[in-house]
Amino acid sequence: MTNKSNLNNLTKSEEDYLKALFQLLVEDDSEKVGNNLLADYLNVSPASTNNMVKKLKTKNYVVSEKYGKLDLTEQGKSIAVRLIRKHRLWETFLCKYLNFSWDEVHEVAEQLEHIKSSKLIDELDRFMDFPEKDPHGEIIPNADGEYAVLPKIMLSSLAEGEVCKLIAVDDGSVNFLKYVSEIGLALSSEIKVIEVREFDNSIRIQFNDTIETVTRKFADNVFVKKLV
Amino acid sequence: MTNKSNLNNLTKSEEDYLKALFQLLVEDDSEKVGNNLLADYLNVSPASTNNMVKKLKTKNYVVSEKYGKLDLTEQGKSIAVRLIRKHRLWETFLCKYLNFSWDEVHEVAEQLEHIKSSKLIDELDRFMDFPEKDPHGEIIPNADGEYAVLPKIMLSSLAEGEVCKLIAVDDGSVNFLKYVSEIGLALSSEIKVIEVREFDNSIRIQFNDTIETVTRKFADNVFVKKLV
DNA sequence: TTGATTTGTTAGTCATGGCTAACTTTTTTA
DNA sequence: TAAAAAAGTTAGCCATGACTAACAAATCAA
Ligand SMILES: [Mn+2]
Ligand SMILES: [Mn+2]
Ligand SMILES: [Mn+2]
Ligand SMILES: [Mn+2]
Repeated sequence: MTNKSNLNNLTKSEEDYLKALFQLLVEDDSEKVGNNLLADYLNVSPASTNNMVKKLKTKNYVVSEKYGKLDLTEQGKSIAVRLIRKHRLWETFLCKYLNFSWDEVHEVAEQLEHIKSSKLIDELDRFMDFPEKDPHGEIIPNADGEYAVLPKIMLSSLAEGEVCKLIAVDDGSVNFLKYVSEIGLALSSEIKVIEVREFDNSIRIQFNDTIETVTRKFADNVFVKKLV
Repeated sequence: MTNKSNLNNLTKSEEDYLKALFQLLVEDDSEKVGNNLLADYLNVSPASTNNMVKKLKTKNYVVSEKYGKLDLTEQGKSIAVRLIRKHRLWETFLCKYLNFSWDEVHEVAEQLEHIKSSKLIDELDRFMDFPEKDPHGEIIPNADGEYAVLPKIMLSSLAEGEVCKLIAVDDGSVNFLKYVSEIGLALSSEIKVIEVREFDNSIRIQFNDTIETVTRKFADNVFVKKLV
């Protein structure tokens, strides 16, 4: 049981690939994740991905057959979850203590998540009194590496007349997040779907006495829980 | 006045070299800093240093003549001071809020100092209410890049009978810092030099009703202000 | 089922930042 | 002042992680 995985000798790049693969596999639960999808997600060429995947396979973080789909080993998942834990804890810290808005935190957390010190992250967790969710509503994995996916559906999946609560947003785009705040939405907002327009998939929603029309693309990035 | 130096495109390595050069020039105020001294300080080969210095010269951070000594431009100094500010603010944060001891902070701060976000560091500064000194007693440069050297002398420079106050310690060695704490010394400790032994340069010191013998090497890393 | 398209792989190149070994210049010292 | 030593430089190599271009395999669609 000489668990050397604690020494964590991974480079920033290796970490980024593992986290991306995890996010595609588990969070977006794409049935099959191939080389090119991963390349796309990371904005690198398929050749770069192929190369890195080869390395991660010899290091036992990734498994796949030639020309086959990619999967993570338990070791690979564990690394990814730790990165997500760090990322979300830092985002929470930046918002709650350093006056960052939710659209500003992701970029900086992308850097901070690669800092190597388990004491740092566990103490940060303790300092904030073990927060459960990050500023975008996502669940923060705990120190034991337990990972839970928030049960959520896209706002775009609702039918006319349905009522829901905003529980999370995709944190990838600064512009999207600014947009969400600007129209007055936030975590916990109650939203009613007034109308679903078939023509362009836009939907009309009501919240806090406001009525807004949003696009399908927008609604795909807003995650909700149905009410009643 | 299109100040592009704010964009700060420097790599971690480039930053490390600039900070090291600044520390040799200004903090240790070595009269002349050459290629090999810098290489030694950074634990890299003279060839690597030569290479990097060449690059930093074309980028206008460093000046030197062929076979001559190295110096920083104003731009180079400014980068270095910002790194030192970040380093010391993070060390302070780790000590004051995250239960790190003063021997644990340096290594993590070496990583954190390279995080690129001026908002992050200025907000961290504000959050801690603009601390003036880091856990090792050194002055933290302010947001305007003003850098001040703490007026300090080495404990080893004192004569028998002299009394002083410990105001700073070298933060480079974990073992040294642990040693300092273990024998009961800390910032602000009052120390009296009881005896200076010519044979091996060891000195006998008294503080808090304790008497200890310390080596010259130890006393070189303890910085004090003479009292009375 | 076969041809087109998509997906994955390989080869070869580049930039960065390390290294060693060999060389040149400068400085020291005898 | 001339060796010797030290300091600085150069050439050539390596690993990492990007890239493009060319090719092979798998999948989709007619
Ligand atoms: Mn994020
Ligand atoms: Mn998030
Ligand atoms: Mn330090
Ligand atoms: Mn550093």
